[in-house]
Amino acid sequence: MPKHNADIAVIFEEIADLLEIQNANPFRIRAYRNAARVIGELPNEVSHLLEKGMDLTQLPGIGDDLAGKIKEIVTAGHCNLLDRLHTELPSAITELLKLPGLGPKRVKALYHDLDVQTLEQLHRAARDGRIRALPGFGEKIENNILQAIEVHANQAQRFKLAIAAQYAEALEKYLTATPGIVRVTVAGSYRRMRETVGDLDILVTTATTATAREVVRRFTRYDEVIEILSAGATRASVMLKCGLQVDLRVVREESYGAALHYFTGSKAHNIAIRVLAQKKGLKINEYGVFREGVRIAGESEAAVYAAVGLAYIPPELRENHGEIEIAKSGKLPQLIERSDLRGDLHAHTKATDGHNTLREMAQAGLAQGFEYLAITEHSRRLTVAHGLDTQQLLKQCDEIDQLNAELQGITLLKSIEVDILEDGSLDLPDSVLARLDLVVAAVHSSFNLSRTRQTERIIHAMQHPHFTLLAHPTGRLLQRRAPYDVDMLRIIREARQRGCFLELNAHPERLDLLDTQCRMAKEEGVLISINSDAHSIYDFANLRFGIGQARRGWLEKCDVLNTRTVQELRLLIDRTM
DNA sequence: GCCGTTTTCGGCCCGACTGTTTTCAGTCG
Repeated sequence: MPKHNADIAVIFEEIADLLEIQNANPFRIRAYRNAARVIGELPNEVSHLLEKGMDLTQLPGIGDDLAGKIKEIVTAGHCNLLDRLHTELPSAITELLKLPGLGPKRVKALYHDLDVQTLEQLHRAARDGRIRALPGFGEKIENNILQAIEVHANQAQRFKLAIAAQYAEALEKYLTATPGIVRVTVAGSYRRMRETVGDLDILVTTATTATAREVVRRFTRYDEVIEILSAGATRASVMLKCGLQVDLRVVREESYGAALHYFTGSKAHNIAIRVLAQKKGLKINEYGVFREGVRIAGESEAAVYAAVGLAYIPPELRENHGEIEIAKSGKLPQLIERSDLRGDLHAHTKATDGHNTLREMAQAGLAQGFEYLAITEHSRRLTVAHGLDTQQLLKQCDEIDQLNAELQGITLLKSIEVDILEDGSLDLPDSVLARLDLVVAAVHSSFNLSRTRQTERIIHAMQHPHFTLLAHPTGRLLQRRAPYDVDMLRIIREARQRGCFLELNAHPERLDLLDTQCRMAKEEGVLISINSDAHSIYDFANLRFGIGQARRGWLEKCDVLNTRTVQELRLLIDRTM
């Protein structure tokens, strides 16, 4: 059976876990964890790279040994090292490591002294009071283990960015009201605009150290807090009622930049920056950059980067995906901003499953600063959304023409979100598609076709003479539906050939294209349209999440279709027709 | 196990909080 990147990453993570319990060389362990991350984040399947004869040692952190193990996993379907480790330690034991408070040392002791291998056995040992008797353990740890097992049963999960944003903004506002604080910044993966976040990391700066304790106290008394996980002089962790963990860190204002850098991550990026600093004889911690104990920077992130000889790297790029090397050469992209968008090419009205009229959507679009807004109802096939047939669409076209004659400052574009049928044909006749300004097309059915058939289906649709833009290209719904299996590189290259475009759908549940695929499209020279997929006038606010995703995909203003004026847009679209 | 205009061998990010201990190991981010 062929192994996917995620499978390889899981195997390397398990090897790292087991090696850690065996007290192996920590740097060897890190090499496996690092490799798991590198492989897990690759945009292309390793099995395909191998077929093309790529040398895997070209990948960062992959040497001869790990390249060999990857090949072994892809071709043989398993890894000898892991098989051997399983003869020495039970595989269920790695589950124990996932409990907060249990690391390799304690898991090892529990296994050796109490023969605890599973969560079940751990639960029993804790209830029987056998854990507190172990050297280095005690009553508190035993209680914490009992609690952790209960929480684990409820599965702490990641939160969609838009949901986390609601909690983050409320908490930010609450903390800002603390007397004596200078500023509150939400850092972590939230600031890096990851599509989901595991927790919130909040940085507070104060003018005096004395205020720090007051901030921690106010934080732990926040109304939504259900449990205080830890609380010290300068940091604290709490669990909110909704199950979201929030970590707080308080530093003096002079350390703002260093602390923000440290607290924003990613971990891989931070480690790489610190290694770079080390080579220059510098030390970076959350308080600043130091040379032989003397502080030389730390007040701003820009100063931290400058100290190690780098241009400022925007948070969305901080994944150790090559941004550091490019920052050295000063050739970082000038990332797209919300204000660069001149329009939106995907929106619905009451005519199908939207909530507002054409006029209301136009006015809301104008308020967003748009010069144009494409009205893209569903087509007849999508009956659940009351998709339009030919007559209904032609009627809407007339209404748009009339409204456009009256509107000032914004143009409604006649369009459709037409279904791509299973055979790759479009759900409406050419004659009506020809009347539109542009044709947005999307897959809404038959998600489970084979990779080849799904890819052929979409490519066939793209070859249609009126096709303009592929909406939500992978079809995934965050935490609900996996992306359908397609060869995205082939689709992107077809788009390049045809001169058509791909969407980055900004809906918080979609964020589709994915960040790595945006970068792929950019490298292949295919323009992306960042669209709201608005079903009401309020949904335009979601564009900020699309912008975040686009920035994570290294997109600049010039890489985005709807930064163009309406005239430029029409020229680009005409080229596809 | 990886990696190299300091190195092919000897390095590998850094500090806060907890709980069990009487000075620190383990865990976490």
